[in-house]
Amino acid sequence: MLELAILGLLQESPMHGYELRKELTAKLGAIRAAISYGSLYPTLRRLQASGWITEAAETPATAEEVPALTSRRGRVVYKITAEGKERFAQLIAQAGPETYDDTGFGVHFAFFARTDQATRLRILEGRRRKIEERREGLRDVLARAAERLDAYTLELQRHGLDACEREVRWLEELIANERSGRAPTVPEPGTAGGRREDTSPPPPGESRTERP
Amino acid sequence: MLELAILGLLQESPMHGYELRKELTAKLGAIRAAISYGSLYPTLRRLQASGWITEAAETPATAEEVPALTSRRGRVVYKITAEGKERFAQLIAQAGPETYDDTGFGVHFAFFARTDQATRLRILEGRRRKIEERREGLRDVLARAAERLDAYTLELQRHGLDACEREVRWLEELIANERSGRAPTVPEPGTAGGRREDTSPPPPGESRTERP
DNA sequence: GCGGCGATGTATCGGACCGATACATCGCAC
DNA sequence: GTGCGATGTATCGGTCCGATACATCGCCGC
Repeated sequence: MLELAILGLLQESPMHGYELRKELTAKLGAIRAAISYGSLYPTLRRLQASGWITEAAETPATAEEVPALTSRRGRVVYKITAEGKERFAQLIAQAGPETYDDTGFGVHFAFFARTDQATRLRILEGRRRKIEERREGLRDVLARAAERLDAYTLELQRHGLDACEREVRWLEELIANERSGRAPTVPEPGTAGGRREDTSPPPPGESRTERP
Repeated sequence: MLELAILGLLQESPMHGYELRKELTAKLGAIRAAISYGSLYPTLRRLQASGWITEAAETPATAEEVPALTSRRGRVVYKITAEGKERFAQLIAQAGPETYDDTGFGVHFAFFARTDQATRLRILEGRRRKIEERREGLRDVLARAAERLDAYTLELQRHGLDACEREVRWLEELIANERSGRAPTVPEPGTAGGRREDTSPPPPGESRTERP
């Protein structure tokens, strides 16, 4: 999952580790707390070894002013390669079981702007199915094993069930929008009256396909 | 976390691995999908090595009927020890940072019936604080970096923000109930009208202590 | 009666990711 | 001029997961 997220972000622009982590946190903040360096750096190394990314030279110009006072270990900027872009496209399109768990779905969703509509639909429906299963499991427990469980455990189940129902409804909306070819859940008509931008492309971006 | 959950469950009754997993899944179904055997068995081994649990003899009576046809590798029943109970009490009472992440909080909450009120309150408030921080982070991104992000990413943030707000409200309710000495979100109006507040367990039954 | 097959049951292995930790540099406030 | 928080790279041990392997039990169809 980290691999996918990194390739996705580097596709937007080259970055060094620290920056990558910040962007990752901003983009996936709704999903996971913050990526750990203990995952990030080894993954970068792995990606580099596989040839999906390369180290880019830091200091584009105006460098050389302080050439080699200390050994200068500073920032290492990573850049995606052509193979990396291919890899990203492949990862984003293929959906395994891990695509539908909380983290996997979140990462895929975060890059929906770079995903074709058929895949988006497939992923949304797969996720819905998975959440529906979880929901049924919780309902079963609440219906059949309620007397075995204490009030706190039951409350936890209820809260979880509620979250499932809510997410299914959210997904339904997204699926409906997707089928009608509109952007996700039109922001709001009322808020911030002077909202220019009228949701520029029906589905966002997506003109990004191979224009080198 | 697994350690805590296992000790908690074995406190209710001895179990073998498979059963443990099922109970774990029922109790924590709202939190995590299903515990993996790849975590469960090594953890059991670790707990046993530490002396918190022991293997109990299977086949309480009426055994011996089929003594040793095959080498009989069947079920291994685990049982909590006195030290294990102490360990559980210690783990349940002390709250580190991991107590407030999704999984940690869920496990602690699932055993609130075995947790004293002061600790319950402390954990609920710690969790609320953490979710409030996540919420603020999401609001910041939505307010300050909205134009940098595509419509799907924004939708993800909105959904996450909504979930945060909802959970904070849920926690507020639980905290209020806790302070007033009532059980969580009154289960049913029909059950147990006369509620003795100050007596040890205002919450649920919990008469399950030591009945061999 | 017997053959398959799904549920029950124990177990290991490689890999992903986390949390703690270490260490070095930069800018700036005091 | 110095401390200190932000920036920045990196490793290590540990937890947990997913895939896999394998053995037994009960029951159903034939």
